[in-house]
Amino acid sequence: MADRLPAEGSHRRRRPTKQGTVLSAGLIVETALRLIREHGASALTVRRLGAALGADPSALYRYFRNTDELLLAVADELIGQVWVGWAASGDWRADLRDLGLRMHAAFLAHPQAAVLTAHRTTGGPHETHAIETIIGVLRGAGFPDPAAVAIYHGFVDLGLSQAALDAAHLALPAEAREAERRVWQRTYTSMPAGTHPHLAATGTLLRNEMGRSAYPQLLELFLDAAAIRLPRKAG
Amino acid sequence: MADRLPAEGSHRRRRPTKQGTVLSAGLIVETALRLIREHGASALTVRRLGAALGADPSALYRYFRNTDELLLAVADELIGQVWVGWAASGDWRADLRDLGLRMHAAFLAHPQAAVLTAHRTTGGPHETHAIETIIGVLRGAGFPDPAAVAIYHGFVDLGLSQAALDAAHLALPAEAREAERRVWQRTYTSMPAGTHPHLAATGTLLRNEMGRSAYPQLLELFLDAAAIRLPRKAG
DNA sequence: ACCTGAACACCGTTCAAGT
DNA sequence: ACCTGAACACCGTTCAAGT
Repeated sequence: MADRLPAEGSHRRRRPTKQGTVLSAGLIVETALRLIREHGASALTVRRLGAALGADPSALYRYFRNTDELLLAVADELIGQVWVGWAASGDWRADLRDLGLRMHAAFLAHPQAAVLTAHRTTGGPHETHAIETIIGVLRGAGFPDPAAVAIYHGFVDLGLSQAALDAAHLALPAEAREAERRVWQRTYTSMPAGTHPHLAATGTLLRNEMGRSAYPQLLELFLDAAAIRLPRKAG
Repeated sequence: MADRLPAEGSHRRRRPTKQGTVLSAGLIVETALRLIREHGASALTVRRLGAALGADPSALYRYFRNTDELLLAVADELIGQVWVGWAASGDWRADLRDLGLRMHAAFLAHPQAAVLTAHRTTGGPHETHAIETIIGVLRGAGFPDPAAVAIYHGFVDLGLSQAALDAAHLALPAEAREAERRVWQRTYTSMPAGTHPHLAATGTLLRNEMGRSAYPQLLELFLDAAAIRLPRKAG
């Protein structure tokens, strides 16, 4: 698919842009992440990215076929950040918990990019490493292959979908996020018991509950369920 | 906030547009949903919506402050579709399973709209009804209020986040979706055992597993965990 | 070989002018 | 009172022209 685009490690000589930048796929991805982080998802436009790099916007099309291909590279880079400084402990449950929370944290550190990428399959090197390692943790723990694969699916989709949900909230413009907060703080804490008895009875509890992520609770529950599928060790 | 915009049921007389349409918030929301459904999320632009309604794009700003406010109305409408034809059975577990699957189905029926709205708190009438009903099912089953509220949170966030994840995949342009399918069908089924032993061993299992949603599995597991928190009935 | 710049076909939103 | 139309400040992408 990408065969006429320069390979990642290509040592081809590149002419600097007018402003002196020597472009590369890696530099473009880094700059894209920084742009999103500093100015929000709406800042990721080819035109602004070109300006931030000191190059004409159209020069980027020599490195990525279109914005979707650039986005997949950003996605793989985000997946890569999950693994920085991680090492397996040998305890599958601790390892999965740690990886789940790291995945969530890495995506929430770049909420705007996470929203755009959490649901993508990149096929890239970091994604490949992630699958290999997680399946390895499960097989190493003694899960039979079909169970390992089913648990892998649930684990990754739970983590990614929750990361995307929480990231989407963080990525809202301040005004919209504040408006949603007010709904939980005010609207749903003052429903008349006549028409909405259950909301009236639990509004305050809801206000506290909905202010945090459901992920830690759901992850723990998932790990409990996975543990049940682990065969007892022989001998 | 929306105090200078016409109320939903306002009987104010409205002049038809040049092309004869009498605008209303409801008609605009319906048309927006249809537009997204027929031509994808990128079709939801003020300009195209205006054209579809037979009105000047700028006329819409008399009904919605901006596109975000329109989106929240679309979100509440989607939530409303979950409840069409639903009635409580009295069995909390069957009711939650049914509602979870309906939520997922309603959002997947409008994948492009779901991606844009699944993470929003609308504060609208359908959302209010949803919270009241779900909390009611849990309290009616005998869950103490703190448990009911925690379970509500996990249930709704699991359903919405999984709906958003699956919808985001369905909402991809055909070309991108096909490319991702190929990654699971080809790339990850042919990894060399030398560098990626675990992927090499489970590639075929993964190919089958990743083609379907993790949600039914996760929902069942969640309901199991919830059941454990239900106090035994006295007497 | 690679970057540039103009061009094309779009956006959301505002506001004075029309009816 | 409500809709219109022009205007403003943007988009992604292509492609012939420059170096």
